[in-house]
Amino acid sequence: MDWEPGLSIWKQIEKQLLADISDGVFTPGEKMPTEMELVRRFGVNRHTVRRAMAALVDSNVVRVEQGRGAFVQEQILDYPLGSKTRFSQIVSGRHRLPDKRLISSEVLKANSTIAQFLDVKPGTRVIELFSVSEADGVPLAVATSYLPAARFDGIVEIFVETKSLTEAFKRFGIDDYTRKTTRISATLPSSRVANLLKQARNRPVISTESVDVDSAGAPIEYGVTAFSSDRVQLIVE
Amino acid sequence: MDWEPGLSIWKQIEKQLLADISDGVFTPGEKMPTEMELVRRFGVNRHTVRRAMAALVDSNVVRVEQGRGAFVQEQILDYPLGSKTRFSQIVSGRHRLPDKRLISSEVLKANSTIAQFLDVKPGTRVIELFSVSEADGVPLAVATSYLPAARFDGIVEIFVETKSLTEAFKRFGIDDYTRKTTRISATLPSSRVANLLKQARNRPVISTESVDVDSAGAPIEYGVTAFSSDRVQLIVE
DNA sequence: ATTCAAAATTTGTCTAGACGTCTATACCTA
DNA sequence: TAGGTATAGACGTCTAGACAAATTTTGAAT
Repeated sequence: MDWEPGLSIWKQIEKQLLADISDGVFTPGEKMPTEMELVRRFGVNRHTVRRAMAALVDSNVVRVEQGRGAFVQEQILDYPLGSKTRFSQIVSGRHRLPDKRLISSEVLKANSTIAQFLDVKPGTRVIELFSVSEADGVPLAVATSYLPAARFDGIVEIFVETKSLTEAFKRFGIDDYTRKTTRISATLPSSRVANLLKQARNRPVISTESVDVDSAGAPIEYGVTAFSSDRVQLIVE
Repeated sequence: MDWEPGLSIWKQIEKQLLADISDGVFTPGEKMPTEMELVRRFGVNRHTVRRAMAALVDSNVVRVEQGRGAFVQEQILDYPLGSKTRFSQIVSGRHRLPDKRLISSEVLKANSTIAQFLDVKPGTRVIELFSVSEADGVPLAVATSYLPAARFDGIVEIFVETKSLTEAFKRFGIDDYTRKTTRISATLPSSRVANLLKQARNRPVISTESVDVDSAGAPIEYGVTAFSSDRVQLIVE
């Protein structure tokens, strides 16, 4: 690499990296060479590379995680928290491909918390769904959902097939449902959640706890969702 | 200075400097020791001081000028450019003390530009007012105003007394007036203007050219104002 | 006194190296 | 197999020094 005079080298490196990102050489989410690789590529000192990266971090183009590396900052998805928000609609609306993969499911007896939210007696059989929501293959959230088993027997297969709870509910005659309550908090993810989100354990997640009710007001789902705070921004309206 | 463990030294320096600024050790506009002075004060390497200063610059607390030094960033005043904006109202609204000092005044014959804007014949006698507007003693702008002499005979004394054109106009029966046009540009100040603004000649000023009209639509003032771009930000609504 | 050029100041950039902290991975042990 | 440990990899901080660029000061010449 040869440097043009009049513009500091670190700015030229910043410019080049920015161009690479625009050109898709480095794709959002992962990639970006290590500092030492950039040192070799540009033939400058590590500090010079760091100066350029600092500028990119400052302008929110890349995100750096100590010990891991630098990552092209994904476009943060605005996720409106309305009473009728549907994951797939929101993602599709941003011209990104939504996907919701089921990780595991089982039937268990409701503890007092679950029973309370689903308005059933403790010990009632409920279906637990553990799933990952993705956009363009990038995980945005992991969700644990609880549904009353008696009402939704066989919903797991439908969910796996349609990859959408909204669709699955329709097969059970629920064409419309509403978010009743949402509680929001920020925590650090468990290693399992961090793994599924493909994010560092020291990056926080936004946790929401919500209950969906059918048009009659009966609870049909109680769920806890962990959003990657690097990729999703909740919008409360 | 002794460093507490767990927090990087540059962050502690940043914190200390921030505290100094809050405490008024370094006052807005001028001051701030040089890098080498800070090096001696904190007993660290120059780069460490620079890292701290960079953070302060980033958070807009300090402004650095190569070859000159670092300056505590004055609070930038948002100056809305509405048709009824009054300097003293804006400054008072920010809980700062407005002042408008007359530097010089004279009566001269209008050249074609002035005549055009004031809608009078070239050669008509006009009053020229040259004044400095300040907030809390800090100069924000210098203004050159032209008023038709025939209509506003004796306004200079009133202006000096009330330090406000708005007030002076009132004495002439003008309770309400409106900004008609405003043209905005950015230039480097003349040495005289830079001096009055107490700012460096290589720091730009925002220049506005405006015409005020009375409620009947007759021009009462044509003025050119140079705002210190470091201290004022024009807001167009 | 003014002007012009040189010198001194002050901040900006780049290089070099050392060590700390955090993360991921491989390996070893129970 | 599970869990802890050691190690390597990667970013974070700090020091040291040199030179460049911009500004201010100094001083000499006119």
